[in-house]
Amino acid sequence: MNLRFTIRPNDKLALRDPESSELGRKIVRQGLILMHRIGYEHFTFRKLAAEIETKEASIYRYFENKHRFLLYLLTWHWNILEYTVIVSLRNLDDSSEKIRALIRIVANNAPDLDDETGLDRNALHEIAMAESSKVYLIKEVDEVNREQLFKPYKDLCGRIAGLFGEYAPSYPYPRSLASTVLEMAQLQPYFAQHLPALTDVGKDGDPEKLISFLESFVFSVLDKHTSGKK
Amino acid sequence: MNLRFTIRPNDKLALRDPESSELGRKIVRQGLILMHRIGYEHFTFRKLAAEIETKEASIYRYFENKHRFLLYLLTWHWNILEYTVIVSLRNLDDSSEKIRALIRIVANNAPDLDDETGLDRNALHEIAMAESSKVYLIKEVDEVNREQLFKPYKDLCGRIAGLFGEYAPSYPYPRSLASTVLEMAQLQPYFAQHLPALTDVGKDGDPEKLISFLESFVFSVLDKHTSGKK
DNA sequence: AAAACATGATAGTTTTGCTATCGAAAAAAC
DNA sequence: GTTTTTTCGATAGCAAAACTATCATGTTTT
Repeated sequence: MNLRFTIRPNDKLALRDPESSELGRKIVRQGLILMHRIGYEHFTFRKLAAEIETKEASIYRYFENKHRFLLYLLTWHWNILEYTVIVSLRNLDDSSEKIRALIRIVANNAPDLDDETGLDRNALHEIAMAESSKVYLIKEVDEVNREQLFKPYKDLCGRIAGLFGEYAPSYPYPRSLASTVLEMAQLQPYFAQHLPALTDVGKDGDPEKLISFLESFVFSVLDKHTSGKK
Repeated sequence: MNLRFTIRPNDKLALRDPESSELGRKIVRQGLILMHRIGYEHFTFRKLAAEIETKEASIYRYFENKHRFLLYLLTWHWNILEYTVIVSLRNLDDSSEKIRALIRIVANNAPDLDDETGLDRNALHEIAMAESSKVYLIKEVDEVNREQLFKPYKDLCGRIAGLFGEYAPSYPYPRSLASTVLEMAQLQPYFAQHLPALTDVGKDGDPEKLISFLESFVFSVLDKHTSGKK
């Protein structure tokens, strides 16, 4: 079976569609790798232009600035995540199984679906881990939000909240729990790698502890609001 | 009773102690307010110098760069938080009461202790909310950590984890739970203000929902690991 | 063949981030 | 109570970042 992503980042994100030209694709693919290597703060269009042997001005024809570029990358990430969730939970009936599968996906411990994006999926995941909060922790957050640019993240969060609601309809904080799971699935491994005093999930890249941690608090809190479902 | 903070930010954080001079104090007090107003990205020493009618170079004599300056502010925040926790839990015996009190403190719903720092506590809290992750989500995180500059945050997290361990000694993820509580106590209100689709805690500044959300998942998960304690 | 568009090449602006120097004034040491 | 050190103001300057503008050239579309 050949699944194809048709979901594309919002038009407003890029000045012109990077998937429509060789240069555009190169900017995205190589830009992803460069940002992964040197980090958002050190990333500049000038450096990217030098790497892919083009000019700074050419990149500015595709993206207004590096913040939009990061948001473009994260939009891919969120779309791929949500798509993976949809496909992976398709054949599951049991709510608790669905939640378990979901947690594996957000903890980056589910097999990647085949895609033809040509994106470095590992780099994309690590960028999401280290840089994603920088797209919304800014003074301009409300304007960006008004342009609907966080919709993919909100949709993903909403879908997860929906699963929680299915499992425990009376739980009053499904969306907060969903954003907590999403954020912690990123942050706990980052802490494990760099600030191990802040976590117990282990730096050895072993995702089982992370999954166990996430499952433990998700099911504990949801089970309190189900009558003998467990 | 007149409690006095003697805890001071790490020496390495500032080039010279800002509390030792009029200018230094002005940099910190007014810098806090300016960063709160325009956000970390737009904050520059040049702008701060203009506001307090001094020169850029003079500020550089106190702080290497704005990242260190933010870290200095957050160190105050974490120290004040931990101190508040220590003082507020002093007279509590019951572990569950301690945790409840702790959650109120991190949710910014406990009365501020008197201090003589002269810092705008509200601005400090909002900076912690919106900017704190920017101090550790950087490529240089390991170097900064080696300088012990995250110690106050780690200590705070460790103390909270200790309380969880006291309540439920067999729970295997006390530190992850502590960092989750700390991070979500910041992030959920931010979402409520700017991205309400990601939360249920309500934007009306009402902290009761946040407290209820945090308590719900902390006690749910910990109670699973206590034998009939609840 | 003409019109439309994409890119390269070059240049230039403003802001940021930071360093250096020098003299005057204020504080500390003697 | 004056020397010595420290602090700060004042000015300068530089390299990089974050853009914008223009024009020519090549490449597609029509």
